[in-house]
Amino acid sequence: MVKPNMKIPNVNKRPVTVYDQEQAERHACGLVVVIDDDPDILQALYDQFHFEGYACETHDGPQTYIASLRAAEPRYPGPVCVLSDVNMPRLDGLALQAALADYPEIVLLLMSGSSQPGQVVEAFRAGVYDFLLKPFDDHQMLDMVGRALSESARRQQSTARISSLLQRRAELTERELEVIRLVARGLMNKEIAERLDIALRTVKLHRQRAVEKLQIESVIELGRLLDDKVL
Amino acid sequence: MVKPNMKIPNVNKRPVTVYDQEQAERHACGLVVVIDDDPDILQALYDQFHFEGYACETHDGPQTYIASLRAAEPRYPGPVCVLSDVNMPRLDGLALQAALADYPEIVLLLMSGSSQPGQVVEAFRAGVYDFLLKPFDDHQMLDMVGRALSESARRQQSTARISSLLQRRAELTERELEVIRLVARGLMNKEIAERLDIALRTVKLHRQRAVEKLQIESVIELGRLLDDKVL
DNA sequence: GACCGGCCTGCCCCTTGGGGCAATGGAGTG
DNA sequence: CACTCCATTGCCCCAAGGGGCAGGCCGGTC
Repeated sequence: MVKPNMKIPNVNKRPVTVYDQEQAERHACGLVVVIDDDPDILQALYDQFHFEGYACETHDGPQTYIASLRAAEPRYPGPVCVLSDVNMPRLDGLALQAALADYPEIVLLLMSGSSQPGQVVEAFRAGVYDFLLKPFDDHQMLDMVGRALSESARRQQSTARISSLLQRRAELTERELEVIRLVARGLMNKEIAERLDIALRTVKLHRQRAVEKLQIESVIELGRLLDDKVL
Repeated sequence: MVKPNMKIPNVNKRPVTVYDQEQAERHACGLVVVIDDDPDILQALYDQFHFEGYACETHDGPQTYIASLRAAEPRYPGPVCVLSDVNMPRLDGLALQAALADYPEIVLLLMSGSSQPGQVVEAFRAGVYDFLLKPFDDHQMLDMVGRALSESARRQQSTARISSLLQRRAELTERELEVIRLVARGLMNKEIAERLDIALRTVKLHRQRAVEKLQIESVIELGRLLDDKVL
């Protein structure tokens, strides 16, 4: 369970061990939530993740975790993945998956000892990141958690960017939005003026306001905004 | 097996039955390749797909299909999906999946009667589009095939677009590429001139040539090219 | 009624982008 | 050597983008 070539340069409150460039990203600040009804497994996994430098949280069932998610106001700031057993009394992994749909930045990993193929298929269809079949070896599991956390980080960045853009877009006037959309589609000011039946100067005005509200400096970013459904 | 509310307005050589706007897209010209070692299943599926208006091709094992893929010079022009059993003698579905990696526009659906969870997980990791567990009902299967074919169409369009762009990009001079990349990153001509230490007029020239070779009319498309790794 | 924010416009000026014309120079090729 | 392709540049002109300044119109609010 313990990596042989481990070096821990610094141990803080949220220790981050960087012993390999290849795995540096994996260790950069992440939370692993483990859910299993077997206390021994829970403890073992907790120790392992803690040792690896991740933050770790354990639950004996999906309910308590989901409840804590809904209660916690300031969520964990870094990337998060959930590693949960599928077969548990009361609420199973698939239901957990449904509950996590509200938190797109949380990446789900399911694990199972004796799983029906149907469960696996359903899990993948519902977008599970990966599925661990017991028994699995530590290396495989850690690798998977690492990838899940960087996926979570990607999603966080993406949603943060989008929400920031949406927020700025909200400041736009109806007219400004209308104009800037046409700009984003590649029309010239003159064409926009004709299409909206307003003066060229007006188009320039709205465009100028929109661009400064959106904090854009190049037309090229406008195309991206359009692609990202922000406009 | 036969849809009850089926109406067939026209039957040509490649019959396309459109009986519902919602499913019109599904029927628009697609090939379903069925692979199974059970001749009865093969026949039944063939009949069904043929009746549904799809082109259909059957193989009793992956080998013959892969061979025909490599041999056939002019590939089937429309969207293609492969519906294959997983457990077959000699070559199994997972090996087929690996072989299909060379044909990214071909969407793979696997089906299985008695599948190990491990197989399912591996298949999804390797990017299988979906997995059908026998016994399945026709409706589910047809729906899945429909989605697989539109996915295939999407991929075809995407790769066609990219390859067309790459082809046009190949006509660019080294210098033109260099300039247009900076343009795509939002730099002004003047800045580019300074950075490359050439005259403004030269930048304009290269830019002009590049844009006409790439058949671009708006700067915005340049951003997309950059995002698509074409530049 | 005063005030404000959003929309609309004209005038004017400067900066950029686009592009024709002409010309130079180097490298590679028949 | 002649020819072609590519890179480079200067001069000049026009069109489009950016933006300051000033003013008009309108609906809602204090």
